[in-house]
Amino acid sequence: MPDHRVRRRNAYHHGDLRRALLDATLQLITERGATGFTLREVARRAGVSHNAPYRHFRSSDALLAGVAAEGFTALSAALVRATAGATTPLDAFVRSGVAYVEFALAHPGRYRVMFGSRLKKTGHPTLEWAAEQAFNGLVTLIKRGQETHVFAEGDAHARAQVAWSLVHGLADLAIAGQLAIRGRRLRELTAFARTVLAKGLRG
Amino acid sequence: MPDHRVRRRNAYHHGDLRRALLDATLQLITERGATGFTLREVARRAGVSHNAPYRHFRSSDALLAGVAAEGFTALSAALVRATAGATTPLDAFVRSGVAYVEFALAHPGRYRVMFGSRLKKTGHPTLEWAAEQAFNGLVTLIKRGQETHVFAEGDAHARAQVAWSLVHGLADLAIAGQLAIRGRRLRELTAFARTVLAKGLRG
DNA sequence: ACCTGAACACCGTTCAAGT
DNA sequence: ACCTGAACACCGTTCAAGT
Repeated sequence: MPDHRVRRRNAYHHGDLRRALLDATLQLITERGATGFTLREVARRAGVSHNAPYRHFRSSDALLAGVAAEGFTALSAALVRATAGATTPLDAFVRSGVAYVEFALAHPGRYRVMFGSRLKKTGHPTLEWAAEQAFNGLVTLIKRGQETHVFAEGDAHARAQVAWSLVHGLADLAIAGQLAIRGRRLRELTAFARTVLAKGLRG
Repeated sequence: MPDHRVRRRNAYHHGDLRRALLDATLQLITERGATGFTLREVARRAGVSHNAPYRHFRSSDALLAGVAAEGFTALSAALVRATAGATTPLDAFVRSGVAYVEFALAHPGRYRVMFGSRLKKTGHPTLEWAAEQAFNGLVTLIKRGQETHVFAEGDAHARAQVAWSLVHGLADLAIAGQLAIRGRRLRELTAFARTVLAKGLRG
């Protein structure tokens, strides 16, 4: 007697189509950039018909939002790794900034999807939550600096927003090609920027 | 439903179709955002067939590059206006930062086109030149601050890049909805950010 | 439950043809 | 010289139908 379950799996089930779609989207974005994404091409790469994705995502944007959410989780992890070896709160502050810009430049397509205007954050709670987690890590860094008197007292949230804006600006301008530098020189500029900011935040 | 089409003056001449296309593109982007642009909709609004634009622009991207170039010129003008009434180099520095973010938030679609990944700067020399002009204004501000000993000596270009990154980051995160603030509170955050940075840049 | 093919209303771009 | 209509190869999304 033939195993209908396996046959049916091959005929109808993809194993984990949701995961396959997220992976194919990330791969496509990596190859062609944030604007090179199309739902139909993703379906082709996943080996399913062009409307099969709708079983797992409400729309093309929902799929992108899924990739963006996982991007924020990956970014958070990268920042945690970068600060793990830091000797002082100031060192952690500088290192996390450099790691942030490096993450963006290593995955420019994904980064642009994360902050692209295409995604209205409202309506994608998972994405919103993941972005908040990443930001909270930065707030913690600022608070740690304040506790050890490296930074002056005051609204940690506002200071974290300023610090975030600085590295996001560096990353986004670099991706746009406006800074005309990459690699080592960009890392140096980021470390310099972060040091200047730390000095401005001193008590 | 409003009819956006413009009545043609006669069968062949539009007067200045190039200008009409740039205007229609800006209007469309203002209404629907940077991603809402399509060449065919622009042609419809200009009252010409969907391929008439190719007489004036090599591609859809070339039209967007034209709008972006004019955007950089408008941004430069806004920054000049903002610093005109400044009392000190430090005041000028803070004012230009606030004006920068206000420009971006007043024209989010246009701003995103100016820095969007869709435009490779190479191949659009007019755009490249206009962007450079805007940046040069900022370098001048930094140098003026150094001459009057408000800022420490050192690479003015790098310092301008850091200052630019800060306001670009604030503007872009605000447009993305990540800062969750707008208007007066965003202006205050920008002024605060710029003041913190100025302190960091002090001698 | 999950996936498909056909269909609809769009795109950007090209090209021969019209004035 | 400037513009048009038709055509091509794409899109995202919807829907009835198949297993």
